[in-house]
Amino acid sequence: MTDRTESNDGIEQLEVWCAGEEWCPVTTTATLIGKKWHPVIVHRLLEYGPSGFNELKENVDGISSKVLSDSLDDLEENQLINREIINEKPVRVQYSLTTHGQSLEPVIYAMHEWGQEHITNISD
Amino acid sequence: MTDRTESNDGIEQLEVWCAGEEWCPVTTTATLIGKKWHPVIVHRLLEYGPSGFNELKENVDGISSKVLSDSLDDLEENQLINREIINEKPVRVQYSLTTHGQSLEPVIYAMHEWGQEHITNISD
DNA sequence: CGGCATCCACATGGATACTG
DNA sequence: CAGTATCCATGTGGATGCCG
Repeated sequence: MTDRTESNDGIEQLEVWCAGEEWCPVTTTATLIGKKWHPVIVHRLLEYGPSGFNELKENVDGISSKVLSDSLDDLEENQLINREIINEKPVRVQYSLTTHGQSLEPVIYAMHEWGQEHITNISD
Repeated sequence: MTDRTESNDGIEQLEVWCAGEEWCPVTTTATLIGKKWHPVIVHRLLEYGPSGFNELKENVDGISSKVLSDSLDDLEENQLINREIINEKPVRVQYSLTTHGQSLEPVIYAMHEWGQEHITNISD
C-alpha cells in the first residue's frame, strides 16, 4: 500500500505528496469543505467580507435557510467561520472567517480559477 | 446583489473574483468535486497514476465498492476521469485522469497543503 | 478482478410556516 | 432579521451477495 512510488509511470514530474502516510490531508480537507455549499459560503465570505445570515443567503445561489443554517453550524464547528452577535435587538448576527477559514483562500481561489477555465466548455 | 463592492471593509486586498456575474465558478466547481470522496479519488489518481478498481479502493481510505463505483460514474460523467478496459479476460479496468481531471491538480494540491498546515492543530 | 443488485438506515434538502 | 420546526421526498452509504 505504501511502496508504490516506483509505479508512477508517466507522471514522475508529479511530486508524490503523501505516499506512505497513514492519514491523508486531502481526505481530511475534503471532509471539512467537501460539500456542495461549504466552499461557496467560504468564497462569499472571502469576497464580500463579514455577512449576516440573509445577506449570505442572498449571495449563495438560492440556498435554503435550513441548509445554510446547517452548513454554518458545520463550518463553525470546524472553526472555519465565526458567529458573532453584534446586536441584540433587533437581532443582528455576523458571520466571518476565522484565521483558519481565511487560510482556505488558496483552495477556494484554485477552485474558482479551475471553474473559470474548464467548465464553460463542458456545458453540461 | 451585485453592487456591493464598496462594502468590502477590511479585505480590499482581496480581488473580487466574480462579483456581479450570474454564475459562480466556485459553485460549479464545488458541484463537480464538492463531495467527500471525489477530491480524494482525483488525488489518488494524480499520485499513483492510472489505477484499477480495487487498487483505487485500497488507496481511498476504506471506501465501499458502491460508493466508489458511484463516485467513479459521477467523475466519468463529468469527464474528469477515463475508464478504459485494458483486458477482457480476466477483466482489467484502468481509471485515469482526463486532461480535465489532471488540470484539477492545483485545486487538489491546495487542499493537500491546507490539510497539512491547518488540520493537525484542530485535532478534532 | 470489477463490479452491479438489493436491502435498509440514515442524512440531506426543499417547502412552508412560525417565532423572538 | 435570524433563524428553528416540521413534513416529506430524495439521496447517500454501509453490508452483503452474486456474477462474468
